[in-house]
Amino acid sequence: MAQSRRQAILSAALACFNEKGVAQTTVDDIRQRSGASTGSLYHHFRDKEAIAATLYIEAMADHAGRLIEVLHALDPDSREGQKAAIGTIVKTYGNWIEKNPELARFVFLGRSVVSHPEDRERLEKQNRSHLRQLMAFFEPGISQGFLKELPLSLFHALVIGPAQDYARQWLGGRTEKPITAVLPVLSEAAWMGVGVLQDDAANEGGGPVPD
Amino acid sequence: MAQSRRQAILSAALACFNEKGVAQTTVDDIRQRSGASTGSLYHHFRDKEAIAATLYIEAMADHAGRLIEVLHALDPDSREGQKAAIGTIVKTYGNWIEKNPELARFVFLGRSVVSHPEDRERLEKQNRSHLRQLMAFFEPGISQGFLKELPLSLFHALVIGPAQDYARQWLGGRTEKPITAVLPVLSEAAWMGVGVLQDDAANEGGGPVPD
Amino acid sequence: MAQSRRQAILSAALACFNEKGVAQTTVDDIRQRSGASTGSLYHHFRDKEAIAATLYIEAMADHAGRLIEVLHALDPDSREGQKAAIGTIVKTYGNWIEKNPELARFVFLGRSVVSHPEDRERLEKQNRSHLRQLMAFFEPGISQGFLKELPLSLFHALVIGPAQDYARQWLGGRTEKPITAVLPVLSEAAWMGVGVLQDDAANEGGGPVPD
Amino acid sequence: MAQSRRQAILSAALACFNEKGVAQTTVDDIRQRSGASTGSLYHHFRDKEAIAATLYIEAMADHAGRLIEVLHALDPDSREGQKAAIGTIVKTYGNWIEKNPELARFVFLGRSVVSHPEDRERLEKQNRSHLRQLMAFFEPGISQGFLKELPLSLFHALVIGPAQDYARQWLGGRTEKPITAVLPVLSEAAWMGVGVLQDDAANEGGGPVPD
DNA sequence: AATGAATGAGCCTTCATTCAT
DNA sequence: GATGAATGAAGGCTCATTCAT
Repeated sequence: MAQSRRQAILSAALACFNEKGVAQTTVDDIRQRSGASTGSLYHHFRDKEAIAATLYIEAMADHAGRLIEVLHALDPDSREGQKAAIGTIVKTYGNWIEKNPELARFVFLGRSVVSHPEDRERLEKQNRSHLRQLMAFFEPGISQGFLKELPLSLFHALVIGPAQDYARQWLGGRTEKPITAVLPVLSEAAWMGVGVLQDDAANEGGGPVPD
Repeated sequence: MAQSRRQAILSAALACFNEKGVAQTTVDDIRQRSGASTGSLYHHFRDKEAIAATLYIEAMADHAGRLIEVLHALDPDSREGQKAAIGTIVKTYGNWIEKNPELARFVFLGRSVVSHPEDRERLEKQNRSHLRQLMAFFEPGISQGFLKELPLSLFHALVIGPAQDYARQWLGGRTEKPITAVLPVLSEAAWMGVGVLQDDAANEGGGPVPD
Repeated sequence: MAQSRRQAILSAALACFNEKGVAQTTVDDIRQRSGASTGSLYHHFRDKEAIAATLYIEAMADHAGRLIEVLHALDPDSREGQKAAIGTIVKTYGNWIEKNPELARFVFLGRSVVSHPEDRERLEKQNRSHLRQLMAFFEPGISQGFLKELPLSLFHALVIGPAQDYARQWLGGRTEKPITAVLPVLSEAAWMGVGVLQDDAANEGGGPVPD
Repeated sequence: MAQSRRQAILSAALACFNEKGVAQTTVDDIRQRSGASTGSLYHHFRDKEAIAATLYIEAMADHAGRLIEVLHALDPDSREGQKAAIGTIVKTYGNWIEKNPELARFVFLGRSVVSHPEDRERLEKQNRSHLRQLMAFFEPGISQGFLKELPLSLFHALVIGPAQDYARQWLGGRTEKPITAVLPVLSEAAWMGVGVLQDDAANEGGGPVPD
């Protein structure tokens, strides 16, 4: 039952953090909401910040794991595979957020919740590993001329930027239309941003993006 | 000199907020850095949150004002004017951030710093006003078929999304190339996302985006 | 093996107490250092204080036992026996400390670690018993004029005081020369303080001490 | 009034520390007894430990100051001056304790209350200064043969040891006779321990100490 | 005898805010 | 407008102890 107790703490903390912010959430808030005792809370987590860091790191890992998993089904050596991969990034991102809105909202509060060296280390290691796998997939696409050769940061901005902004709006209640409803548009925009269009590019513009 | 004291407080607070986060910044931090006394601080601002709200609202107003100002030079009734306006939004955004990195960093911490009803009211009124002016500019573009007819949130995501993501990376030190260096790409992507391409779209792809 | 576990706890506690002080030592410190589990710790001792009290009482008993044992070899009815006894007190004291520095250091932390009524009772009974035996030895010395007739507290101060002070300094690292090296001087001083000198002793004993 | 507030805190803390021990005294105990607010308490002192350190250091300074002051009236170059100085050390010590029993009791709790680097530094500097002045006084006594040439630690033990032990007993309620009543005996013992006796001093100084 | 997760009372400290000058 | 000492509510965290296994 230790695991469920730990989960209860994480869930309670997530709800509190999203309601009041990490700093404004007291350990007592989490304690009451989770039903755990103060001592139990500190038995499972180093301190309040460690709970936030755990939520952040596990959320990132969950999303990244999902993405890598889906990418495995695609062929990195074909134009179609590369284009599908770009779409997959956007869609996996959007789907994950729509399925985990609370976690997504929390992640958008900022990575500054991970400030303890130990946690930072873990997060960065995880990020590096994830990034390495992504880059391994797209390298063939670049060398074969399917993708523009762009700085990583710009590539990221063009692919994820629109979806991220939309997600922020949706999570903030500033739009009602779910992300999934706009994923085709966001995916297409991502491809337009980073893909190298073929000769008769006209075909591309309206081309379907495989889901 | 009261004004300069007020400014000193705002500057000190901005630096502190960016270094440690709003919640982690104590009034005493601001007091020490600004050189003001506790009493003086409370003479100029209602409380700590009011300082943050002031920074946020004034930053937003400054950026929005700049944007509206530049848009005034463009013709809302021509394709070129509409395209230039999209580019202008992106560029004004990027330029403002590069010129006001501290303020931008702070704004990215989140609008949740504005929670006092009085401040919220002021911010929302300001936002509505800004939005109204922007929409007034783009309505002709939509009705004349220069721009896709998109939900506002999606329009926002496609135009600002990439630039915002890039800016976050730049402010976070995750890329060294300044935003201004990638503005042409970001502008073009924005236009590809929301503009209606002409028949021979091929011309568009590499077409110059007026600065 | 229960006994060794008990000993392990006592040793670990002694080390912790000397390093951080009794109050600053947590039960967890002792648990970790001893390798015992929390439960086991509470199986062997009533509480943390009982561990400290046990160490204190057993240390006192060990020293007192040694002293009584050595005194048994001396003749209480001769001047030589009395003088040797005074020296023996000082030397047994010094030797014990040099052989049990950790225990000695702990005892010097103060008898206030024994505050539980049950422990206090045990300690006082033990002390009374010890004192009774000592006094039985020295009574003949006083009545036969070998020793000055002094209040017990003053007698104690003159005999043990110098050695105790030297021991504190040595245990505190404030002197390197071992106690055993200065025991002759300390013993002689003790005898000068409490013994009645022969011959022209009159000049010495009652000499005026300028104020 | 700031000074009296500070004094009130010190007095209250002293009483609490002696009643329950430093570790067992809560900040709230001191707050209630002193009448200060929590904030005021932390305005005047870094933390609870700083209060204890202040008491300790100021007590030591007070006693040392008194001693140095009295020594100034003596002649370091005569036998009488040296002998009087030894007596003065013992008597100043005893008088100070009898006049400041609470402070003395507290100091006997141990110097471990001074553990913060900043405080330690201050204490050690003060101790060094005090020691230097004392040694300056006794150097002539040693070089002119009025005092035995002893290691400093042994000198200290012989002079202060008996008085310290007596003081501990008196403060602990284990003897009723005030220290001042036994100061002549203690002073004489100190002189017997460290002074070089005249006349047939040869017999005394190098006399064998039976083991 | 041993284990170690769970408990929860309590403490130290911080910090936003007030107010007399 | 400015000052900074004083206030005290509130929160994060520790740690002795219990108890079911």
